[in-house]
Amino acid sequence: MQPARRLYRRESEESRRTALILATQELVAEGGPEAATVRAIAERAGVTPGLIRHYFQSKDELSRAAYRALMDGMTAKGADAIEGVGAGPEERLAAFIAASLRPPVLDAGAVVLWAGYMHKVRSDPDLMAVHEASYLAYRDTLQQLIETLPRVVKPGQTRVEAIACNALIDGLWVEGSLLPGTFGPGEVITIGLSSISAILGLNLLDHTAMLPDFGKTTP
Amino acid sequence: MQPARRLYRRESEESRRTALILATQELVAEGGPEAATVRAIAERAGVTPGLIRHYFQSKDELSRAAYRALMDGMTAKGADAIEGVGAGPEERLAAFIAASLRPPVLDAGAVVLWAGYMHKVRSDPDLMAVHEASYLAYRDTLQQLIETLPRVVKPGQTRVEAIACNALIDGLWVEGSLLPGTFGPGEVITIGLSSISAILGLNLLDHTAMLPDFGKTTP
DNA sequence: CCGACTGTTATACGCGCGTATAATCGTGCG
DNA sequence: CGCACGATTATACGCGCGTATAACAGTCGG
Repeated sequence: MQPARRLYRRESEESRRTALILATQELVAEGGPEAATVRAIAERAGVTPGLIRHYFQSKDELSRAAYRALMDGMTAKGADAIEGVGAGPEERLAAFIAASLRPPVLDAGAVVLWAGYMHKVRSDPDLMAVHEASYLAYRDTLQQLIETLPRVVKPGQTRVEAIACNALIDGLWVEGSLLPGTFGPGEVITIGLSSISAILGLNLLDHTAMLPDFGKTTP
Repeated sequence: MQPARRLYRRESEESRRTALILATQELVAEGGPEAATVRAIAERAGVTPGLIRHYFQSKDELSRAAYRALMDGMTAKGADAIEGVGAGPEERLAAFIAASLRPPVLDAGAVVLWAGYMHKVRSDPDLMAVHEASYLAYRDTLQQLIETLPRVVKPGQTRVEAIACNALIDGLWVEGSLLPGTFGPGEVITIGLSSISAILGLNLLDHTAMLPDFGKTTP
């Protein structure tokens, strides 16, 4: 007697692709790149391995799509953070910074996922372009927020400041995600805001009244 | 007729172990974790695959050793940088920072290597301990350098400052290594020194006369 | 309601992986 | 000088990988 053939439902191309991409991201985040095999991805997405090749020319193409989705998602979350907030320049900048240093952006899985793709980014010009575009877009948003601040600046100053603030946020993002027990709740945000305040010569901690999950941990 | 058996020389346990560890690091740096197979490692180290199991219980143990060596090497380079420099607190701090933002520490291979081990660090308590110790050692050196600066500080202030400076250096290290074309020569060091100056409330750029490969790019 | 289209599953292939173990030979010691 | 020890090589095994392809079945227009 033959075992019953697996039942299935047809679904849209988009939902299949996103399910496969999501499964890939989850597996890389949990177990590193080598855990994201076609069989594991298919199982997580609720399909059989062969279907991956129906929607992606190769596993590598699926990997690239997953990386693109990761980067797009992270920049989108940054843009969201300054969407629903007031018009004050300091307030908007503080909200943008805080959003990058709080879950779901501040997350060990996200860091592992990002790190897992790093060598592919270096070796694949296509992914390198995605990385560079994403990095520069984030930095550019940061720079525009900085330029709206009520200050007098020298030419070229805001570019350097944006690079520094970006690096500071990146570093806090990595260490805050990897060693969460080393910092108190909200401490990473506080450190980010105070340090960037020092770099820019202002005080962002006075503009955090509206931030979620914040206030109880600030002095 | 049989092909000739490969000739070989006996070598010390230490030289074999370091050769295997170095080969592993190089391969991960060049092609990511999946490029460091036992066969590729053995070839790079000039031995046959079986020998790996003679010196390491498993490939995983070799991987752990390679990660430990990476972290030890990076902290050692930081310590070296403040070894041969003068006694001025600002000068020593500036030398320490600059050393982390210049080759061989600022290097794409090093970043890819570091990133390639990230998920193992998360899942292996032994490696997590190595990471945490290495991170805290670096941060502690930074904090001690900051505490010798001629300033009046509030209690707990230097810890927060060390965390921020560490994060800033980490972020500049990653982006400066991954996108070297985006920054001018020495610009990463300049940005690091000026930003940390702002965080600490002093001017480190006046204490960089002795730094190698520096001076021509500062304003 | 039925047939064709195609999304989906099932199965197989070859390769390279980490590992295990036996054969070999360089070398230091008596 | 020779012999025994063990560092090193050689070979093989089984598994899981990515991929290719044929068989099947859900679905939709007529």
